[in-house]
Amino acid sequence: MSSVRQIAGELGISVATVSRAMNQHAGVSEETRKRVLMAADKYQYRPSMGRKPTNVIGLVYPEEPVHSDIGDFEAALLSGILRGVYEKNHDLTFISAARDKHVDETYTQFFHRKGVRAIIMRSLGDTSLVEQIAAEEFPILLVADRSDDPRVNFIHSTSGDTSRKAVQHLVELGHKRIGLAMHNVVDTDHEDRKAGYMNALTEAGIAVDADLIVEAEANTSGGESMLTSLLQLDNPPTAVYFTNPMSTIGALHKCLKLGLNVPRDLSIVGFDDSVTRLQSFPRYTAVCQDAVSLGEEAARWITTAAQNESQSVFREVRPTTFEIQESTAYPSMTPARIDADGNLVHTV
Amino acid sequence: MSSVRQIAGELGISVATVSRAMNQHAGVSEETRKRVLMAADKYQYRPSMGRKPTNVIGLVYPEEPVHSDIGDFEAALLSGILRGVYEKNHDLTFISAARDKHVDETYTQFFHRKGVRAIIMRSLGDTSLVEQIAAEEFPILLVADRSDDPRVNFIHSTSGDTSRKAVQHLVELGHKRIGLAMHNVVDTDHEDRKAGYMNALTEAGIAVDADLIVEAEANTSGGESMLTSLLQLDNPPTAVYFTNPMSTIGALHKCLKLGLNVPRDLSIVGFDDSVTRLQSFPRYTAVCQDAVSLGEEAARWITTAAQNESQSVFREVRPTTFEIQESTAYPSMTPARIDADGNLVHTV
DNA sequence: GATTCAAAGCGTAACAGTTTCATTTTGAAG
DNA sequence: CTTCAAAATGAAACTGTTACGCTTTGAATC
Repeated sequence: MSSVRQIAGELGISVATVSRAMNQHAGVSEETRKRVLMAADKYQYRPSMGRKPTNVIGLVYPEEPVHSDIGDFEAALLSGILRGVYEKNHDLTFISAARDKHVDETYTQFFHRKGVRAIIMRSLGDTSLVEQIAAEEFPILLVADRSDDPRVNFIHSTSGDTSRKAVQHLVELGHKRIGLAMHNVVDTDHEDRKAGYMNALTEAGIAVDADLIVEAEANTSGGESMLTSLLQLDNPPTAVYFTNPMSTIGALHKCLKLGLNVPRDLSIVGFDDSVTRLQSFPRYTAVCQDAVSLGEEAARWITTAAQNESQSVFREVRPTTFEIQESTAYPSMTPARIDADGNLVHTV
Repeated sequence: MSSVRQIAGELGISVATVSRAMNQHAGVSEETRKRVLMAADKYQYRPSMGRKPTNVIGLVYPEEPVHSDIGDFEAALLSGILRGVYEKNHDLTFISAARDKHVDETYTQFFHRKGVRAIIMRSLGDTSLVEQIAAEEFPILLVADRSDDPRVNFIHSTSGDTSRKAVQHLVELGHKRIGLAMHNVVDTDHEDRKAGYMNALTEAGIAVDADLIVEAEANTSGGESMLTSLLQLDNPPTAVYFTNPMSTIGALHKCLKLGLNVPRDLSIVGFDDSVTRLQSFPRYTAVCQDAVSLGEEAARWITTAAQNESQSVFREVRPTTFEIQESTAYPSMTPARIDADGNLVHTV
């Protein structure tokens, strides 16, 4: 195995020049650089030590190995993060703290050992890890969640206000019994959506009915089951707000199977992270957040934070938008419900 | 800024011990390790040089920055890769060859500089880059594509045979005019699917009609437009095979909009990378590949290849499966088509 | 109880690459 | 021809790692 010294000796130049040439540093003539690189190739030179790759951002998930498949939101977020990171000439690497961190190591030591300069972190509800890392003053950005800890940087979307607007829209159409179908894992975003729902009802003078609030997993079968249980109520809702894209899709699918016409028999407001609302039948009215640009913005901030040491706390809250599509209309005169046999009936 | 020597001096031990302690190497007592790590934390020690993080697999995409959003297939593949890589105690990092590689550098030099030991590569049709890297004998695995170059390792799914089976299924149901709706970007997988379609028709003694083969982008609007142009033919198909999940979804969506009943008025066979076929209305009959396990297997192989130097060529071809769901049936007696005004009509 | 022996723990010194700073070279302006 | 600044380079100092050898420890064996 060859070393910089051998190559330097071979070419009759100094090790410093070889090192500079290998690392694309300035101060080496183009001709010397080529000679060095060719010699390195010829002697199969492999740096055995060398500076750690710089400009690397770590992406940390709370659980390892990534146990569930990467969903719609995660994929869109990752797209954005990658784009932002590339734009700023950084690389992105997945880090598994759960697997690789030694107990006695501080997080800062761990990340330095892994060769990352800063961290983008996803937290599924539990922000204690982020807070711990932020306390060490290692550059970290929590994405798509928030924390009360004053040291934690985060960027997320608020869907509380837009959720209120969405439910108001239903109220204005004349709906009085409006269901809420939520994710059964509590995080701040879903809390906000629930709060928005409550506020809209309270403002409209409509009492909140606990029966109309259901929870399930954030996937299509969760959506189906939530729709089913809502429609099995004696006094079913005429409109439902699904706070998650996949459950919205599942619910719409279930409606098609039941032969229930959306929006004539039931109005549905959904949630969308990307463009799912436009790819369903019917296209659904939704509270929309742009996960791609959330990721992009996160990457842009963390890359600059990785370079300028002391940065002030960053807390960006991005608005969500409310977009009316084809899944909401005036309430049905004869609200649909599912009877004991699982059949669709219309109440009078 | 402190160094290993300062810490060693402070604790009255040697630099070797400090170095070993910092890198979780054996040969250091637990007590000494703790003292070192605490001192390192106290003096804010940051290794300025140090060994590059080992056990890192690079993920390379042909185009940079990842210009399109990460789609269904890419997300599923990435899930699998991550899981496989984690399982083998490696890390995964995104590498941008287009952006960072210096022209005079060999790929091997470039990857060493980036600190990656092996590469998983996606190629969208053009395999010349993989071949070039494989020629340097750098460990690389092409995933979800293949190459004729005898040095290239690859893992992919064959959908040719299963596509033939899918079209045979339609033939057996009685269909004679069967459309093919393809991705307009040529890669080996889509070539195979087309070949399977052709074979099935030829075997059944049905002449291939070029009018029935259409191409568009692999997304929902591509699916819609392909369906539309097929149904606008004077002699429209009674069944169509869509070789891509998103275009299948787009076509099904378009059918719902047109009021065209699938499978009564038109049979549709689609393609699925994960579980999309079960989340549509109706659930669609599909040629299915498991992108997650493809990624897992890819990660497992490349991690072992990254360690044992000379490995024999690896070429795994995974079967796809054909799954009958609700979108295929006997051909309609009155095939549907779209007239000049864009309305649905039934031919007699 | 003495002996043996292997493993664990640690230090010295050699080694790998990088970077600072001084020196030389180059090239263009005066 | 001189001057001077920028570019290119080298010597030496510096960073972190590792091979190898020494010491200690503790348990098995005689």
